Amino acid sequence: MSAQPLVPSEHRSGALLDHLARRMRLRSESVLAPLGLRPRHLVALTVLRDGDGISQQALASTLEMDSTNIVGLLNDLEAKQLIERRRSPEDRRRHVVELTEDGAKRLNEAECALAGAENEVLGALEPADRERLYLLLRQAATGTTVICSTAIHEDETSSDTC
Amino acid sequence: MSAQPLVPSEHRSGALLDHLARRMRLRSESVLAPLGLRPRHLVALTVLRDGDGISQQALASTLEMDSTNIVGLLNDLEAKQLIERRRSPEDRRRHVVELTEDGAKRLNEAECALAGAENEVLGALEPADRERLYLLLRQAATGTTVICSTAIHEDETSSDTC
DNA sequence: AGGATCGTCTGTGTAGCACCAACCATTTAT
DNA sequence: ATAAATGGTTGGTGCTACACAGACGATCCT
Repeated sequence: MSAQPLVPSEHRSGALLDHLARRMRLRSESVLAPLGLRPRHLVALTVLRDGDGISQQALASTLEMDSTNIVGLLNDLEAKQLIERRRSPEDRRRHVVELTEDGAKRLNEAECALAGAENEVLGALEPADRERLYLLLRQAATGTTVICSTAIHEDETSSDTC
Repeated sequence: MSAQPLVPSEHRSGALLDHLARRMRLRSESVLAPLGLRPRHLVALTVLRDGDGISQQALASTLEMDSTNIVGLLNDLEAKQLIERRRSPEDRRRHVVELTEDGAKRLNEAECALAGAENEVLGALEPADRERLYLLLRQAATGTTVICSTAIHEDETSSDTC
């Protein structure tokens, strides 16, 4: 076995993403349980926070989930009053999904609660790198560059008992 | 531990990680199918490439999977001759798992094949940012800092593959 | 009026995975 | 030497997430 990597590996993030997401999800489950949330609820809420007031169809496509399964997901969230469905004025077939205040608050609480989990999973990264990672992930997820000032502004409003 | 960050940034990456991993996995499945692989196989192979010659138990703990399920996973991989199980000389109960040459090759092929999927999911990031993301993810996953010179070296030579 | 679309409900099937129990080979402790 | 612990394997059970399909009401667009 000659140790001669003449063909070095491609730098694909897929598997790493998968791996880290799994590790994070495993921890998240137990942390989120007391809040009555599951990891996928959090994903939905996060998406809703970024693009508020979107149709269920749009949500389904962002989440890349079957729309029939979105229904159940939103039912959960609505039962807990974390989101609201209201009919669109333009097209009354459509439901516009919005984060309620409770929803935003709960999301924030959840994120705070996840600090420990993130520490475990992202322990090898120093705070600055974690923030860098966050910004990259967010940009990839939303397709928009996050301007620093915006991020700082968001910081103020969300300063809870973290 | 009561260390409170001066800037209470609840920039939690968990949900984003989850979301992007899912999007990537959905695309990966179809791309990987012709190669006889599934996303989780790729995760295992990736881990194996980094820490070669580890016991199944160690693998189970890195992957954070139940060791009974690792068996099946490795059976798949071994049947395709992408990995080898050989008994450890020090402790003959142990199986040392190693990537075969075929395995390394296949992993590389798979990563090349995933270029398209990654383009779709990480489209909002320019190449330099993708590399940055990769390095951060890798550091988080392996716990080791990837030295830049190494990364750059790998970069040059890897362009001939894809 | 007729057809398409959005959301809802119900049901079916499959995959990933945790968990349990039993078992063999081997190592370590008594 | 015997007992106990450990690494791996096999088989089974059950849960959850999810895709997919069919049917329905409401609404929009011709």
